[in-house]
Amino acid sequence: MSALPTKLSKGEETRALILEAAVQHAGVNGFDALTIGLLAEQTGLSKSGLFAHFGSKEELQIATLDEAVRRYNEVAFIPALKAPRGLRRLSVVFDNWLQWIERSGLKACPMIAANTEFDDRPGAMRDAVVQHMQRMNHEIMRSVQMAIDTGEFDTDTDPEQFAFELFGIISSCYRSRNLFEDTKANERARKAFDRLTSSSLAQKNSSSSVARRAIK
Amino acid sequence: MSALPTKLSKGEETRALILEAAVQHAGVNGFDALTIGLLAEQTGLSKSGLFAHFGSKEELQIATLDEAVRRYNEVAFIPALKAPRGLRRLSVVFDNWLQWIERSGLKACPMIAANTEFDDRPGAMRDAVVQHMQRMNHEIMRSVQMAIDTGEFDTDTDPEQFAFELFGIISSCYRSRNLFEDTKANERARKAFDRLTSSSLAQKNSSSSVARRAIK
DNA sequence: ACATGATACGAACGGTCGTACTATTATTTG
DNA sequence: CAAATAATAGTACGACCGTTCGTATCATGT
Repeated sequence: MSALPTKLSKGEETRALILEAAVQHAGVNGFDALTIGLLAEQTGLSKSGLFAHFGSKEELQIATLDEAVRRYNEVAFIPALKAPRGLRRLSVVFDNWLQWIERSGLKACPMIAANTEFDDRPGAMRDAVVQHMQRMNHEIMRSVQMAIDTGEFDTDTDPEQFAFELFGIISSCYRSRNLFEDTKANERARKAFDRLTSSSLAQKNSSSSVARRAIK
Repeated sequence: MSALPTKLSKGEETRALILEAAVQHAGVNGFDALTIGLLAEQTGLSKSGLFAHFGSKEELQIATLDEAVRRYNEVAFIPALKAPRGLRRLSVVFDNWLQWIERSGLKACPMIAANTEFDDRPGAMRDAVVQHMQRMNHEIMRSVQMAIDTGEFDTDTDPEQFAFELFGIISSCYRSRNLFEDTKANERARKAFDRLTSSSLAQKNSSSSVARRAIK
């Protein structure tokens, strides 16, 4: 099932151990709070020993972000590609996206954290965030385009607008869950998704209830 | 025009000066990066002199958040109350919300920053964030309810669901503007808003173009 | 004009930060 | 198994952190 069963060297092994703790910590406390000393303490390494794996704090931050994205792709996006192209796959992409935090045992999403933390601060970290988010955005747009190609979505559907709104739903869901502690957040997100898709469906005269049935 | 033309004491004056710099800085770099030393340097005060105004860093953070919210209400929300209740006011609330950053001369929204920064970290600051955001959420819901009461929105419209999606649109707009540097972000947000409202309008058979005309 | 409280300063505290070095282990390789 | 290489520890550094304290200066009301 795994991609490459290559045996890890000692260095790669501890590096993975560090990034495990780093991804956890970055999600909750942000990437600035990703301090060498704390991370060293948590992993049982010395500060300098841990530091040697990255060479700078910035590299550590970028590596942590990369690892978070890698995990997202592993547990959420790539599995969704098994679903047939079109609305079906888009729906699975969305669902997996909503659930990937709990699935990967995280408490908060590092990508969301990185998003607001670096969106106004030039630097290598910001560049990395932008690149990752644009890639994600592009993948969403691709999925939407496929739903147009299958004829499920209207031909005048704007994939970029769709992705824009989809990101919004996800953001709001995270806020509702974490800040408002709303247990119905996922439900609301799903409802918003249904409304979004139903308004993009071909044959505009269909009612929203029909649209909802078409998805599940 | 101003609420209270009370003359400020010296202390209140410098406190306002500090919070001006603090709100700016918190929006861009976050509330953790709101360090005493840096802020003292920017305002021309000594560290201890500045510190005396708040008594602790946490109090400074909370005061900064309060100030940000106060400004938002001042330049965005309260002016929107001049619009007639219902869809009209809701639309203005939304527009003012989108534009309040530029209107108040900020580079980034401190509330959004506080949002993701403290949504997973218990403490007084998180409590303050939750309280403010819930208040905002409540106000949005009230505005939606008014649009129901005027008969513009369908009676089965869920104000909480509406607010949920509205927050999402705003979030996505900020991301598009700051991260993707999308100049059409506001336009996209407006389009999303129109779609959201049109799906809540009474007499469900109206087309979306009719709905769009109904707002502006 | 003076007393008094508010406001600000300067120095210092113990900590932690990121990073640079060197030395010492552990692991891999021939 | 030895040599070569990788991985980790140790120590130290200057900078900045939030906070405290004693003191000076200023603003304000009488």
